[in-house]
Amino acid sequence: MITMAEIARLTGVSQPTVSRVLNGNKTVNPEIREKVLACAREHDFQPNVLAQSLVGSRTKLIGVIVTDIGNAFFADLVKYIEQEAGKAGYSIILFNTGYDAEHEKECLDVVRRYRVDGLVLVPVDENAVQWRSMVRKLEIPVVVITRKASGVDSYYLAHDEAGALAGRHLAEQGYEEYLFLGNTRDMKYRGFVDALAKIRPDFGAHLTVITTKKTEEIRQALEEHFKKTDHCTGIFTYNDRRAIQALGILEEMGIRIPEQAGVIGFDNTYICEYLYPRLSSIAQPIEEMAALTVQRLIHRLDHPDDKSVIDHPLHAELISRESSLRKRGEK
Amino acid sequence: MITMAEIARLTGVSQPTVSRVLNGNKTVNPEIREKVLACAREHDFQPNVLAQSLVGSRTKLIGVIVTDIGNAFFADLVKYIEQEAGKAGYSIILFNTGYDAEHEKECLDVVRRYRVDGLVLVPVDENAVQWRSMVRKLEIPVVVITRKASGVDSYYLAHDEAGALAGRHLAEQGYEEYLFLGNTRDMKYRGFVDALAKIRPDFGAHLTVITTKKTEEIRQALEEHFKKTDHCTGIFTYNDRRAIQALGILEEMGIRIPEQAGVIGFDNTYICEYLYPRLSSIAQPIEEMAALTVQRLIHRLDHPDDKSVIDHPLHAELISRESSLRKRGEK
DNA sequence: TTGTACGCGTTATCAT
DNA sequence: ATGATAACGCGTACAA
Repeated sequence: MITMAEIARLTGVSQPTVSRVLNGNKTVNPEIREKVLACAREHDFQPNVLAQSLVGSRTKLIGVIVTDIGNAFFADLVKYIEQEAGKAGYSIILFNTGYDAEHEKECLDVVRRYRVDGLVLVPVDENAVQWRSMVRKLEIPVVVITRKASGVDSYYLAHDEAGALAGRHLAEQGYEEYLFLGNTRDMKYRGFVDALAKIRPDFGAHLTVITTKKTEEIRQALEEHFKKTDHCTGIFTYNDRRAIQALGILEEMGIRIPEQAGVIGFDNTYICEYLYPRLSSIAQPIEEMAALTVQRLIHRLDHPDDKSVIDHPLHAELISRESSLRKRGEK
Repeated sequence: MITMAEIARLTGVSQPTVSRVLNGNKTVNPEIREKVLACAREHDFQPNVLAQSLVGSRTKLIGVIVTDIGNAFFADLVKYIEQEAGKAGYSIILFNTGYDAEHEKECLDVVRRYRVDGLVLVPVDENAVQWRSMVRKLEIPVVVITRKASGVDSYYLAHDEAGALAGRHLAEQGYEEYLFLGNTRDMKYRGFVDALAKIRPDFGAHLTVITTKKTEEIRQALEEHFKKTDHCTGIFTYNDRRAIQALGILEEMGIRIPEQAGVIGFDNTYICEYLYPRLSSIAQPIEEMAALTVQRLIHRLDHPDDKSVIDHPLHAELISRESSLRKRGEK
C-alpha cells in the first residue's frame, strides 16, 4: 500500500508537503497540490490510521463490548451504534462477552491495547467492582448502555416503568389473575407488581411467578395455574421469546387468547406482528438509546473537561395487540 | 497509559530490554525480568497494538463487513466470527452495509485505512465488479461468506440442495400442491423446483409462487390459492420470518396445520421450537461456516504463498417438526 | 546478557 | 510555500 513518502518520491516533493495536501492544508502551491492529489488518487492512497493515532491524534475507534450479539435486541443495538459512530467518522471494534465476567476482563484489556478513543459497554454485571476499576484505568470516556451504572454515563430503559405499563394495561383489560414469567430481581417485575398493587389492594393473592425457562416446566406451571383458577389471567413475560413460548403452550392447552389469558411480551420483536394472535409487547427505543450513547461518547471526546455524569433512563412504550386486548377498541 | 520506555526509565534498564521481557524472550536476567514484570503489572501495562503493527507486524484486526447485523442469521454469524477470531488473538472491526453498495465501498476504504490483516465479507451483490476490484487492491486475504464468489475464497450454503431437501420432504409427507414464498432468483427456489419436478412430472401445474413480503398481499394470495384447490399444500418459505407470517395468516384463515397445509421455514431460528405447532425449518451450519471462514483467513495470513482458491459449499439440514409432519412417525 | 541505533507512517514544529 | 527534523511506541539488527 502506498505511503506519503512514496507519493513524495514520485511527485518530487517532500513528505510533509504530501501530508499538507492530503489534509487539505491551504498553504500549498495549486500545481503541486494537483500533482500530489492525482498521484494519490492513481495509487488509491489511504492514510494509515495506526500511524496517525501514534502521533497523538485519535484512533477513531470505539470499543463496543456487549453480552450477546446473538440476541436480537443487542444485535439491533450494535447496528445503530455502528451507524451513529460511522456518521461521526468512528469505526467500532466489537466484542462479545457471552455473559462471562472473565472474558469481559479480557475484552477490556484488548480494547485498551487498541487505544480506542471511547467505549460502549454492556456490563455482565452492572454492580460488579471489577469492570469499574478497569474502566477507570482506561482513562477514556465510557458509556454504559442498557444498564444503570452509578458513576458512569449510562443510558438504559426504565424497566420499572415498563413493568408498570404492562401491569396497568392488564388490569384495564379486566384480567383478574396475574402471572409473571421471568426473574423477580428484574426491575420489570418490581414495576409490574407495584403498579398492580396500587390498583388492587388484594393483588398479592392473585399473582403467580414462573422463573424457569424450560418449556416442560413452564407447561406444568401453567397447567397447575389454570387448574386452580378459572379467572382470566394476564401474563407478562420478560422477553418476547418467553412470551411466544408461553403462547405456544397455551394454544396447545386450548386456552383462548385473549379471552382466558392475555399475554404481553418484551422487546417488540418483528415477530409480534406476524403471530396469530398478534403479540402485545413492550418496545424499547433502541435506536434512540444507541444514538444518545454514541453522541454522548463523542461529546466527551470533544470536551474532556466535562466531568458531569449522565444517568438517563429512557421510556418504554406498550404496543398493544390482539394477544392482550380483551375489550374491543380499548388500548 | 504507561509505555515500555517509561517502564525502562522506572526500572533503570533500556527499552528493548523491557520489550524482550514482555515478549517472553528467554535471554534476559531473571532479576531484571522480575523487576520489569512487577513494574508492568503495577502500572497495568498494555502494549500499543498500533505501534506494534506499525513496525511491520500484524494489526491483529480482521475486518468484518456484513449486509445486516439486525438480521438474526448475520448476528449469529458475527458472533461466531468474533469468537473464532478471538481464539486466535484477533479482534474484529465491524461494518454494516445495510445492503447499500455505495456504503460498502466506504467500508472497504475504512477497513483499508486500519490496515486490517484480513477481511470477512458478505458482499451486497456477489456478482458486482466493484467490490472485487477494491478487494484486489486491499492486497490482504479476503474470505466471502454466505455467498459463492468466484476467484475469492468463499464459504456458503448450498441453497439449491437446501431447497431440494424441502421439496422432497413435502412430497414425502404427501402434500400435493406446492407453494413457494420468496424470490424466484433464489437458488433455494431452483433446488425446490428441480427436486419436485423429478418426483412428479406434472408438478408444474401444482406450483404457486408468492413473491411479496406484505402481509395483506400474502393473505390475498393464500386465500385465492385455497379457494382454487382443496388438496393439501406444502409451503416452503425463504426464511422463518416469512414462514411465521404465513402461519399466522393460515391460522386466521382456519387452515389446519399440518393437515391442510405444511410449512417449512428457513434458518431454524430459536422461535421454531416455541411456536405451536412447532415450525419445520432448514438449518444452516452457521457456527461451522464462521469457524471455517476465520480459520481459512488465518491460514492465508500464515501462508501468504498459498494461492489456491477455496469454494466451499456447506450442507443444510432439515429440522422437521409438527408444522410439516402430516404422517406420524415419519421424518 | 544488555544497550544503541534505526525504522515503521504520520503529524507538528521549526527553519528556510 | 516548502523542506528538515523530531516525535509517537514498539520491534529488531547490531554492537558491546
